[in-house]
Amino acid sequence: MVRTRFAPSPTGYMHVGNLRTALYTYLIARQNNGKFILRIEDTDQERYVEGAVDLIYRTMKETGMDWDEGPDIGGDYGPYIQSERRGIYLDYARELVEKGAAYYCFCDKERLDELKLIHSISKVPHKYDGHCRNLSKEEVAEKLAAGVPYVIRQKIPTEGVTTFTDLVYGEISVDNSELDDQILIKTDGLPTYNFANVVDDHLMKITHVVRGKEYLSSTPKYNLLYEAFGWEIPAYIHCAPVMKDAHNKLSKRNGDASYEDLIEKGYLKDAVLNYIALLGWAPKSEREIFTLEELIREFDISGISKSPAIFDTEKLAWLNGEYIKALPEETFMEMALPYIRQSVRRTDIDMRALAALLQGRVQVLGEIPEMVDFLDALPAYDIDLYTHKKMKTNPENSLESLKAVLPVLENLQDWTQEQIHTALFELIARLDVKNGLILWPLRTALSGKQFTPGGGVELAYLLGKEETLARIRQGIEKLS
RNA sequence: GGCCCGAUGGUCAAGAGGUUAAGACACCGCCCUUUCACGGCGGUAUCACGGGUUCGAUUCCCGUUCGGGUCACCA
Repeated sequence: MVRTRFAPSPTGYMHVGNLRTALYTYLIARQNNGKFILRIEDTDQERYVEGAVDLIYRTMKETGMDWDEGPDIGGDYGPYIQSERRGIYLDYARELVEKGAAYYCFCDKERLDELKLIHSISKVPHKYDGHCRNLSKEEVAEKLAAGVPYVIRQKIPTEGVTTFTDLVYGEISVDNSELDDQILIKTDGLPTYNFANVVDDHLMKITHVVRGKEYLSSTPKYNLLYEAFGWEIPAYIHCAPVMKDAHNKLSKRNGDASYEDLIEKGYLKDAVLNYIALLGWAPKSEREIFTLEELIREFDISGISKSPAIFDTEKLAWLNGEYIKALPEETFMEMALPYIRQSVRRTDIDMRALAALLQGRVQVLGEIPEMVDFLDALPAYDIDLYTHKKMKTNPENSLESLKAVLPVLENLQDWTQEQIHTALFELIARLDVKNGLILWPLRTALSGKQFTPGGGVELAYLLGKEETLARIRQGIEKLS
């Protein structure tokens, strides 16, 4: 039975890299009919952020990554919040001491700092010097009885090589002499992440550990722990980071977009998830658009990339546009409405027609207010806008066109798109000119913009007869 | 600095000892068109460098360079 876990620290927000790790972890569990577990790693009280746990729940639920065991729903291997497990680690650490794979260390902070200083001055890699490594049982008992503060350290073999296999990076070997006697239990009696992680993963029967590549170099130490306990080592899947550019990781600290930020900007959750899946993983086929269900089927660990991937907003935007186009009209209208309202106060506009125009050309919902603001009020514009080489228009012939259009529209009874279209094309036929010569100036006069969500006919319809005529008159005045 | 990992177009990336080195985004051009967009068609552009191994390496090996990670009583 495959069991995977997503184990975030509640330190604030869901950044994109985190979300991707969660996704891959989720996918691996689901495609193997395994279990997906959510565990909160809050052993560091210093960094705990209020509300962060809720944010994790909310994001996971919103994106559809449901978990089978977790703090809120329980499970057979709880508790699922590390701070609630505080009682269990010390015994395991003592077991390791018994087995000779760990030891009590009574070195105080001063001595350690001094050691670190010496190492840094002499440019030697910093490692604990093993001062307490070989204390006798009696010495240890004495200090313990005297209440001297202590930590428990892992006793790394002085010789040999530790080798393990990562499903992404392959076989990796490290000399044990490179490894530090890391602290397992802190002075406060709580485990370090390094220790809690190993114990919890084992107790929760985790079979596949998916995590960031930054843990790759501490993995040998974990494996030594597993071996000392006689526990089975899980499969490892280390993921290269998501980057902002060639040198910097994507992070909130740099002001980079988090999941919530992207949603707020008007990206669809499915599109974000889909894009993130593609960042650092390549499907077998050439398809790129997948629902979560489809990702479960298509995902394959062998497609995970070894090198970091730069987050590309342009491609996300494109993908988002594809998702928007695929939306049912009704759904899109509901989504678009709040954005339209941000800049359009008028209530007499045919929102259905407007939404239909928008759906085909919006990539990110956040673009909408700026696209439609002209409906409320004609922006100030330069008459250069009337010049278009392909349409062969210029301010002079535009003036003529608008003058010709005005009476035609004034006499129009039914203000429907069909009627407007018919009337204008009759005019075009009567004058024997190119469509653009009439329609380009019209669109410009109606919008004052270079780009609009529709052509002259659509805009006239949306604006209504009165406003349309008023804007044409304004255009005529401006060009005269 | 020690150790670990990585390197295919601007970006995401497939690929394999012999290929015209896929595809997508972006970019450019053309077509369509009532602008932009959409759609259709086409195009520019990539194997970091140097040595090997081999009949043949972008692919395998070794170095170099560059990049990333790690070296906490943080996770």
